[in-house]
Formats: sequence, structure tokens, C-alpha cells
Amino acid sequence: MTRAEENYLKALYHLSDREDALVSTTELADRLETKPSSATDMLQKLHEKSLVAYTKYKGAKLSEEGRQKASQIVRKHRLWEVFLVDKLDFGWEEVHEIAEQLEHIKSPELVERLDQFLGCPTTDPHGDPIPDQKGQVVAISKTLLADQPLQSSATLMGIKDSDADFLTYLSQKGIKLGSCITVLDKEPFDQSMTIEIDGQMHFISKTISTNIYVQTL
Amino acid sequence: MTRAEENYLKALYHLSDREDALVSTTELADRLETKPSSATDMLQKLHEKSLVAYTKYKGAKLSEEGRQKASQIVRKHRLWEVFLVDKLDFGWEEVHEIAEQLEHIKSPELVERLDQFLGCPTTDPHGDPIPDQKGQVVAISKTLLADQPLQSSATLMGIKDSDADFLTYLSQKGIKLGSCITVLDKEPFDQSMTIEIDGQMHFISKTISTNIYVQTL
DNA sequence: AACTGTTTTTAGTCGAGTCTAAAAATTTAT
DNA sequence: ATAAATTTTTAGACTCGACTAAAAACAGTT
Repeated sequence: MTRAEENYLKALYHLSDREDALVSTTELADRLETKPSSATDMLQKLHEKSLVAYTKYKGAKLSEEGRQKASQIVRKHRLWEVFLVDKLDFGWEEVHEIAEQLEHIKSPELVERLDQFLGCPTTDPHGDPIPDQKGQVVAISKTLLADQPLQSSATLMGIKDSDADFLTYLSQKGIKLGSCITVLDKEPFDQSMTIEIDGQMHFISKTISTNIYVQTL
Repeated sequence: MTRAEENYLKALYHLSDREDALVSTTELADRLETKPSSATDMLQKLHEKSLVAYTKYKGAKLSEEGRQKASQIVRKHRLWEVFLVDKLDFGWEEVHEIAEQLEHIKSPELVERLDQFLGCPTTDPHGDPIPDQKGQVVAISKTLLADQPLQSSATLMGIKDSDADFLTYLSQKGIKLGSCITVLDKEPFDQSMTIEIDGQMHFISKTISTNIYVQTL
């Protein structure tokens, strides 16, 4: 498999919310910052290889084999992210780009040894689940901070959209995975919130609170 | 820089014994397992980019800029090899291929953090020197085991040609970097040797003894 | 100096992956 | 139901890096 093929499979993997949902050519092209015509070409190629179920003008989805392949690329990506943060002390906002390169390293042995070395983590530094060798993922909490009731406390479990700027914003405020968040106040008209983390008060917009996954204590 | 360009620079780096020696097209092509015509194409391209000094029909050598670039690829290659052996417990014969991929990861920050994480090693698992950020290497012992006098003892410092089969052969015999070798006997007619390592006796051919660098105690 | 043999370069082709522009299919709106 | 707008596909071109086959340059010999 070429690097481009791997990137297309990975994009399809991320764009498939539901199992059977079809991804459109444009959606795929946008994700990969390429043109729809290029996506069409690649979809036809991946369909030939039985990695993607593709119907002209309809859309595409991963085959079982394709989903398996994609999951292993995501596995590598997230394991490398753990390595970069846990072992090399990178910030969680710095690791995505480097992992985009590392995920294409081909060596099954390397992946399993790296996994062992890291203590077989189940989530990456942003709280996203790491698929196992079979492509299975542990379910993670999808409860949004925005939906937490007043005065409740919860643990920060993950970030929905791990945009680098957003991650930087959070770490500058000392907000990180595992932080205990208490909802002190919520404005009715714009859903902005006052929260408390480690004794510090923060004022956050709805955009922020709908991008944070929590686990109720 | 593309991956192919990096591989050509690295090949030129390894083929340049002396500073000013010119490398021929065929030599380069052989090293990269490609055809001379492909090498010509690339040399012209790298010459355009001022990374290589290339004269038609004469040969090529790295420019100062090219040598610097090449040294950083070698630096990455060897640092990753240390990582794979020291941290992931790979055997020294398994790491070259994986490092061939890892050496192309682009992130200066990653290289320096990896270097720190590994304790700033100066040699890789085969005893080859790791260039520093400026491309400088520490001189290593080039004394061959074959040239050691009878009854002398020496430390194994490196492998001249790190062929995977040869490395496997050595580790199967428990011979590794740092091993203390005593020359017990040398046959005059074929230069084969009887040596002793950790109380174990071994019989080695000239091919073996001319492929091992030692440091006299 | 010319002939032979080797090395190197040039010329043209190919596949992967991208692009633009144009055609075809689908969807939306009138 | 047909026209308009949008999406998708096709067709053709481009770059990169490789290849083959042929031409050109070089080296060694007589």
C-alpha cells in the first residue's frame, strides 16, 4: 500500500460515523485537501483492490478489509502520539503532524514493541481510543461538558476536535486530560459557562464546552 | 526534499571515503539498486539544487550543503537504531530496515528530543558514529581484529560491514559490542583465528576478522 | 590516430498521484 | 416535468522517479 492509499483509507475511517454511512467524493476530497477528481480516481483504485465499496455518483465506504487496514494506521498514529507526549515530552498540540508521518512506517513488529514499551495504552493524548491489533476500540465517554448540570463535577476525558490552537488554549489554562471540572454557572442565552479546575475559575464559551468530553464522577 | 533525493545524498555520503573523492554514476546506482540512467537524472537535479557538485562523465561529490543534509539523515538513521535496540529491545540485525524508513521523518524538534531521550549517544548499535547537529562525528577505532597480535586482548568497538546475516552470526555466538576478545591463535596460511570471548572459544575466518573493529586495551 | 569496449548520458515511456477543464449524472427548484 | 444548479466523473496534462534502448563520450590498445 502506498502512502496516498493509506491516507484515503484513514480519511474514510474518520468520516464514517455510522457503520453503513456513505462518504461523498467531495467530503473525502475536502478532508484530504485535494480535488474531487483525485478522490474519484483513488476510490476507483481502492474499489479495485476490494478495500472500499464504491458506487459511482453514490459514495464510498470501507470494506471489512479496508476498515481493518485503516484501523491499524490509526492505531500507529495514536501509539506514536503517546510516545511523543509520554516519552519525549511534546505538548499534545505538537504531536499530530509528526504522527502523520510516523503512522506510515511499515513494521508490524515495531508497532507491537512500541505498544508494549508504552504500557499498552488504550487512549491517545487527546483521549481518542487506540484500536487494538484487531481494530477493536474501547468505547469512550461522549458526554459533552456543555451538557453537564450546574454544580456537578466531572473528569475531562477527551477532546472532540483536536485543533492545535484549541489544544494550546487549553494547556495554557492548565486544562488537561484528567482535570476535574466543576460547573459553577451557565448563562442561559449563550450557554457560556463558568467552571472551576484545580481551584482556578475559567470562563468558557459554548464552542469550548461542546468540544470537551467528560466523565461524570 | 523528497525521499529519493535524501536517499541519493545519503548514498553519496557513504560512498565518499575521502573528502574530495568523486563517485561514479554506476557506483551510485549500484548502491541504490537502480540504473545508471536514473542516477544521472538525479545527479543533475541535485546539482541544480547545489547539493552536489557534478560534472558530466566525471562523477559527483557532495557540496558542503549537501554533506550537511546527508549527515543529518545519517544522524536520524543511527539515533533511531539506538532507540530500537535500547528501548524496544530489537536485535542489532533487525534495525537497519526500520531505520531506513524512520530516517525520513521530518521534524528537527523530534530528532533533538529523541537524542536527549537516548542520552545523546555517540555511536549506533553497530559501532558507527552518530553525527551531531553540525554533522561532526567522533573518530572511531579502525583497527581490525585481523591485525591484532597473538595473545593480545581488545574490546569489540564496531562492525565494518553490518550485513544482517553477519550480525545474526555474531549475536548467536554471544559476540556483541564491548565484548573482550583475546587472540589465542592465528593460522599463517589462511589467517583464520582462534579467539576467546567471555571464556568461550571461537574459530573465525579471515572474512570475519577483517569485518570487526577493535580497540586495544 | 583509429578501433574496441566500457561507461555515461540522452530520449522516450510508464505508473502514481495530482491538477484543470469539460462532460455527464444527480439533485433542487420552478 | 423540465430547467437550473450542483455534484461527480472523465479526459488530458503535469511532475517525480523509475525504466529501456540508443547515442555519445571516454579509456585503453594497437
